[in-house]
Amino acid sequence: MGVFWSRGYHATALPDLLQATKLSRGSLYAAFGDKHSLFLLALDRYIADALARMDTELDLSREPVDGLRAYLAGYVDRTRGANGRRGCLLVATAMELAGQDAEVGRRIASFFKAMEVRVADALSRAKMAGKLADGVEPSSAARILVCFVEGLRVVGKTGPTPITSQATVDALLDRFIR
Amino acid sequence: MGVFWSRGYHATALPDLLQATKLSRGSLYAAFGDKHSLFLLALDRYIADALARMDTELDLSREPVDGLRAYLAGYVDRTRGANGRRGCLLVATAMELAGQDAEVGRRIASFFKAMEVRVADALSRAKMAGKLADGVEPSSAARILVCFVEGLRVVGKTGPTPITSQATVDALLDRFIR
DNA sequence: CTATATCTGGACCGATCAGTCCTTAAATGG
DNA sequence: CCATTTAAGGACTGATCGGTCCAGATATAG
Repeated sequence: MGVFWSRGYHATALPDLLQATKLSRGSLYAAFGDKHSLFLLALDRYIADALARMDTELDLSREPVDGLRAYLAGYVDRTRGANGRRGCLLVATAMELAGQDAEVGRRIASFFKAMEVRVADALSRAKMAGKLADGVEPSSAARILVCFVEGLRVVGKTGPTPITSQATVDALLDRFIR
Repeated sequence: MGVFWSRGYHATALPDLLQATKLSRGSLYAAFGDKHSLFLLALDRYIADALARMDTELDLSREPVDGLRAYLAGYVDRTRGANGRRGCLLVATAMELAGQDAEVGRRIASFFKAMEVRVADALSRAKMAGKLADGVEPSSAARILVCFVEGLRVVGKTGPTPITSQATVDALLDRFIR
């Protein structure tokens, strides 16, 4: 997974995968089929990890606003320095393959949907607790947050924004919570 | 430019470029040097186009809020259907190359910076006109908007979001303007 | 200890990559 | 109308791509 993550699909050559898996060509093809299948497996794992992390961050037993703060803080962290430069396998894959590879496209779309649902859920719990600013609608606010964090991963590729990104996140969240 | 735009750098092969430029191999190399130089030229043109468009959308003589609306509406339009699936050369390049190619990285970083400056300028003009909501700071709000619109291009690759994206944009802008 | 089954490593394959170079066609100057 | 210069076209190169396949090592069973 790490190799695809660092380099993207097209730029990852078989030798990279062999070195990463410590397998030989024959064994790798016996185990995974081909490069595309292996990539799909890596992508699935990345997605599963991301959703699992969200589920702990936005844990139901937790204060929803705290959960959202933790969720966003995670993105800030992943946008910092080397993590930022490595980028996000999902965003990179969305841009590189989602338009042409249907299997990949479906996975990316369903991930964004799942992410949006989780955020919307946390927001509506926050709303019920009276923590949301007036006029904030959970579902559209969730769409905003999803776009925003994915955009963070994009701009994070270039400028190692050390503390500004945290400040930006705080400024955004302040527009939504009371 | 269009070929790189549709397929990305690595996935664009010389034959694609030959067909697009209607040049032969020899002529193309004589005119542009190599694939990388040609790509840089295409990227520069894409950036120049984007900034020029922003400058008309956020025209100084215009009402700044109207300008911001036009600017965001442009992104909504570019996220729709076929445009959305084609994606954004800048975002795709940021994810594919910015981390490893210094020349590209600098261009992407300076573009995001330039974009942020323009949005911040429009926002501060709006603030002076008393059109901004309380507590909205132009510079951090500009960073938020830049991240958001780039995120729009990412999620726009998957779900052809017909009217929802416009609604999302409206919901976001409503948090910032009075 | 031998025979069989399994698995691994890497030689090998055609295709295609970016890039070069030389022949040939076109354009220009006299 | 011819000579010279310029530019274009496409055959060609070495490297590398993803993928196959077989020889040899290893493990297991009798």
